[in-house]
Amino acid sequence: MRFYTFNFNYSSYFYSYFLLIYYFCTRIRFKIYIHINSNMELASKYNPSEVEAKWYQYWLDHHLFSSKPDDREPYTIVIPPPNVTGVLHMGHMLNNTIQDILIRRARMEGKNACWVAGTDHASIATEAKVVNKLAAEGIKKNDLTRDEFLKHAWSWTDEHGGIILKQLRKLGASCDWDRTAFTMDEKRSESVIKVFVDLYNKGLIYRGVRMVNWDPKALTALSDEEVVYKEEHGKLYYLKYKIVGEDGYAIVATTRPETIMGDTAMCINPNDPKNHYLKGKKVIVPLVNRVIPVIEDDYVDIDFGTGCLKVTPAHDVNDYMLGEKYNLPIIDIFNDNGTISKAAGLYVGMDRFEVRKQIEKDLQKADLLEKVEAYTNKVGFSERTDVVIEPKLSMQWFLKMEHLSKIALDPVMNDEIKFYPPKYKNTYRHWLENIKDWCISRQLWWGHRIPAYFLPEGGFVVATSEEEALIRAKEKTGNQSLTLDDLRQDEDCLDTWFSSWLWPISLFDGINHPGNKEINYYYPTNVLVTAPDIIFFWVARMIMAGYEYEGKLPFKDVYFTGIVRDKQGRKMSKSLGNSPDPIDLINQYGADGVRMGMMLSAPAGNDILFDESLCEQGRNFCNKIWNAYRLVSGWDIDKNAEIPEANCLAMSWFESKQNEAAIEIADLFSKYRISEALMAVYRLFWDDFSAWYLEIIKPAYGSGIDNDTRKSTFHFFDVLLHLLHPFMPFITEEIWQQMNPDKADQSLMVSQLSVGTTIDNELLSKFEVMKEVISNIRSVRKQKNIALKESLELQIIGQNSLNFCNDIIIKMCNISSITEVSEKLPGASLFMVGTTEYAVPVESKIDKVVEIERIEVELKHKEGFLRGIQKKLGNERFVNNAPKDVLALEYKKLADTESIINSLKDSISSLKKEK
RNA sequence: GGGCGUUUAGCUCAGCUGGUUCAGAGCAUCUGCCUUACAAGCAGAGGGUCGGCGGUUCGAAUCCGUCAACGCCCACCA
Repeated sequence: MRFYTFNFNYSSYFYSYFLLIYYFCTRIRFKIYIHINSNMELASKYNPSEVEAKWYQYWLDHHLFSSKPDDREPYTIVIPPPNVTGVLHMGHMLNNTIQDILIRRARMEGKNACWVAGTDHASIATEAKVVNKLAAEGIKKNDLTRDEFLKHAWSWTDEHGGIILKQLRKLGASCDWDRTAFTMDEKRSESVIKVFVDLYNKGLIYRGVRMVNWDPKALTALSDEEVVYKEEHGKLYYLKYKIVGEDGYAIVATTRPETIMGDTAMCINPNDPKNHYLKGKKVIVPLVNRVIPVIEDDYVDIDFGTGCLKVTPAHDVNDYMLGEKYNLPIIDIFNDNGTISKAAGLYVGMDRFEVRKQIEKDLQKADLLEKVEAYTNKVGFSERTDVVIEPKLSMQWFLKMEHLSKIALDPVMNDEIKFYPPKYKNTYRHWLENIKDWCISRQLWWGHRIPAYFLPEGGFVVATSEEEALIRAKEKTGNQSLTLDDLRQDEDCLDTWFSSWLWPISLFDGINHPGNKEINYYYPTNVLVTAPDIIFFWVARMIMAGYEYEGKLPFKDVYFTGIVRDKQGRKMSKSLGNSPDPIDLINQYGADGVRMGMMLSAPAGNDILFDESLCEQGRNFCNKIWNAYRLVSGWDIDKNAEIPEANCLAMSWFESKQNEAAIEIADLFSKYRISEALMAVYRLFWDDFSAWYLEIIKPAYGSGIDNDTRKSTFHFFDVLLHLLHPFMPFITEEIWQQMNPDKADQSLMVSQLSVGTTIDNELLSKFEVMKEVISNIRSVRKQKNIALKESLELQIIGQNSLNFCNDIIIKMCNISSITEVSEKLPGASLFMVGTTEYAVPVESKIDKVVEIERIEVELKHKEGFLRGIQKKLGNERFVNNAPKDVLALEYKKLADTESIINSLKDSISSLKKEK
């Protein structure tokens, strides 16, 4: 211990300041001196930053993360690949902490644990980033050739790619980095193309013009899953369509007046009496002045608006359906970027939302706008670019889903693949049962280019390579003089998820080399840990691909994590700016602390409300572990010392306690109740080990410890480190290494978790009684303000059933002696009445009247309880209907309660006698 | 509009096939303590009509019905 001294310039100003500070320091007991070194040579605060980098490097250097097929049982997890150019956010943090816990636990259970890392090329997201970056440099994507653009994209990827994987290392992720894959690397690309060709050959992939979700910013089609619907407060416009040859108007309500240029019909419900007068008529589109027919279809909702629907087949899915049914012309009034096209005739070149504002004014001017109402409806936005989706007719590639959804449904419904929590089974089923064909083509360059090659005379062939395509082309056309130059590969690339859905297979190269050693060994993987928002994008599709290409499930279990939210329940996101930087948190609390903070409130499937104070709790726990280690590591062995009785008892108690906890923890792990497992370890370490076991066995200051106690304690600590390691890998490794100087080049992370099975239940419950007694004695001390320093004499009135732990009580409560007496002797400082579970220690100087009152309250409560039991047992229907064991229990309760009541009554009379 | 889920202590959540491991845990709070491992700590204490109502049952936090609040997913009502 060292004191810091300060030199002050005693000017009056500073001096008064000093006094003030001094005053506060004393008030809040701020320690002006700090510990530099204890006599144990370890700082009293655990310092994670020093430790973490060291051990991560050690694990890497010793190749402890890497896995190869061998005789052991495999345990495989494939990482949900983060976007290659992304940075770590709280969702990753949660998700990867869970995976690391599971994989480390499996590794310590002796399994061949393999956690495969990798990144996703994230077609649309990455392309958008590259386009933005180029735009900032004044380069337009359109001015570049495909190859030039891809060059930029690759250099962007090389620059930013892998940052996130580096960040995962700070978290302690024990991925086999040698296996790190990328959805666009050679093997994965080859797999994707092979699968495309295969599905095409099976007739599951087709090309056609369909109404798709068009992203006018990214200029590409999207799948239905990439559209997010948000509530928008807009307007409902009532437009006047003049009836041809009459004076009247038909009124149409629409949210999108700008689409009138694409109107090719008006539709009413044939059963709508109020619009009967429109039957067979023609109307004039406002401003455009096009004459369109009034058609009838019961699709139209009579009660919405006026019951008249404007039909714009090019820009609405339902209108398109009507257009097909009634053979209406299709006028596409939008360019790809959402501006008005020439076909519209009006407002050409203007943005769609500008036109909406303008057309409102123009309609008003022309007196063709009946009224405008406020209206709230759901509008689809692009998940990636956040612009309003435009339904658009275009030529795209689709994957038929009927067969694939069929093979993916049953395994989940019958729990061949288990969902945690199971509530997502419903969601899953609903989606699969209503699935539509998957639009897999994207008008993007960053991705797997569709392996279709167009022929000069029309038509196309699909092949895994240009060479193969040429052969196919020659076959198909009979034209042997075709060359590669005659073939034109489709410009589109594939949806990102078309590569992700193969992930568990392609990581082990199962598509390119079916039945290879790796895929046979590692597949199916054990568990997928992912967020529920990609259940359709990814989970369902992996299951499809798993059955289609490996003939079996891709993973046995799916653990759905919650979504990380802030304290107000808002989803943590970059745009809201409410997400702490995980790396900052790690720097502040240590990786172990943050991991624990995440896990403390992360039950499966429930959203987690992240609160930084949880990391603080994690950090505090690290410190607790650290200090427990400081204690035991500082012990000197006293060779002559015998094992104290108290230690024997504590040791056999803790052994049972630890075994019991270990079994519970294993059970919780098997159910993926990871935060509960952590809590169980936490309590075992903090309450049982530190607060009870260590306090009982720790030798008095200055004295050594007997060899046996020390040995057992180190053993217990070792088991605790094993239990803790999956959650807190760094601090446990640090301590384990310090405790095992003889095990050079070894590591806790690969050492086996072995737990005993002995559980002495009788001892456990006796110990609980003892704890209660000790707690009661402390309570008396507290109530009576008797400092622990003051040694007390304890008299037991009647038989002392806690004889077996006298030593412990003496030590923990600073008791000078325990004597058994028939009635209270004068001079005792403390006595106890009753000697069973209900022992109550009473300090001699206290007010007996108060104590009697206290016991009487309890007596009353017990008597009420007794009446309840008696009433129950007096009820014939209960006695006749209740199962035997319940009945027996009830009788036991009766007997126990009666005995307690007697004991309480004795206490009262003995107190009264005393008075 | 359809479907699913949640509601238990101030906060976050356990509580399985109804019955003493049923009213729990952690955190927070309050009160003492700088007690030679740890003030990032120790010891003690106080918090709940299990969302409301009704039903089934000898017995309900637990099963059923209903209402309310919140959340999520899906859906083509302009």
